[in-house]
Amino acid sequence: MIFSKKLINWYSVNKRDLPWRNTTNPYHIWLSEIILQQTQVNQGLPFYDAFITNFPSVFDLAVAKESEVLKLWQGLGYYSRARNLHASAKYVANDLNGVFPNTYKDLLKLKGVGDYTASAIASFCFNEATPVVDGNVYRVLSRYYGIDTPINSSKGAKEFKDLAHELIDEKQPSAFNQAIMEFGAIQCKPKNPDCEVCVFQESCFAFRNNKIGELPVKIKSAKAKKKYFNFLVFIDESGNTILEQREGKGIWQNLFQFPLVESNSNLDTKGFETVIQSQDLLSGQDYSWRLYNKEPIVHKLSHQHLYTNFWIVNVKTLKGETIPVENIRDYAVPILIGNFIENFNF
DNA sequence: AAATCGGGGTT
DNA sequence: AACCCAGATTT
Repeated sequence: MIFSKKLINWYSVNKRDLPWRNTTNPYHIWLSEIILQQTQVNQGLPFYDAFITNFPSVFDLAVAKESEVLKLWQGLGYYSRARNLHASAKYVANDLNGVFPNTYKDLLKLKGVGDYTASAIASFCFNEATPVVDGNVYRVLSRYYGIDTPINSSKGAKEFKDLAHELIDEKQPSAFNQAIMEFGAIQCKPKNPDCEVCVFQESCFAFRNNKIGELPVKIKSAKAKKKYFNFLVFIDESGNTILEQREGKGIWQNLFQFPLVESNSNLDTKGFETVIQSQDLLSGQDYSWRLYNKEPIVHKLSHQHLYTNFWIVNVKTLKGETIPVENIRDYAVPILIGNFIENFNF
């Protein structure tokens, strides 16, 4: 039996029942695909439900404030997805009268929609035979065909995309694309794949040659750099604190945080005294401070390991823009801050 | 081509 | 600790 036929048969028996599989509404499919970028199904599911509930149509999303969208996205990570999602919703609602682009080529014009996502929407919603190549597809194809080109190289991207294009069932591209991803996600897993019950066992290169553990090949990325973050949690006698909105290019763009001082190493008491005395918003006032955490809280991101201290600083009055602590949960914050807020007794 | 952008889960 | 996830964008 040919590859696609066998795969789709496997899918019809083994597929999970997921909410975005019961619709071809491009708004819903688009939402699900953005949420699922570099995100496992179980992590994305509650966010998908929340977005459908809060923004039932692309118009509802378009008229929302970015702050609302970011708040709903809080905890999911890769926040440019939320900003691009919002910008694209405005584009579809305002420039396209709410009608979603219906071809791969036009879908690519949406911010945050790249090759994978355009292919997914075009095939799932509009039956266009555009192959999806996500992490699952790389793994399935590299093992089955014994391809050792690094999947995260330009050469690999083209090679696997071309192969997927040859394999796709032109008459049912949606089923083929979803099937190959689902097969990679729940059977041809990265570790301990279920080869003993695999319908491709006799014809799989990696299984026949005992190379399951060596495929796919991936170029290793650089190790994460250490950073030292000191958040200044100011509290005045009226129960106000200070949150600032992050700007610029780095992580957590447009999210809120306590005033941040980055240091070159973990600050001790003496080091913090130097920092706090340079805070001009204290301007001569009496203050007292304590370190919330005994050891730095290590927050691991893909490219940075953040060694974090929360310094609690009590003062009589705060100058500048303050917020009442009871409103602090209205702001979109990185989960590192969110966890602190949940655990700290303001 | 390489770096950046999160957070959670598995091994 | 290393690796992975329904990747996209910037450098």
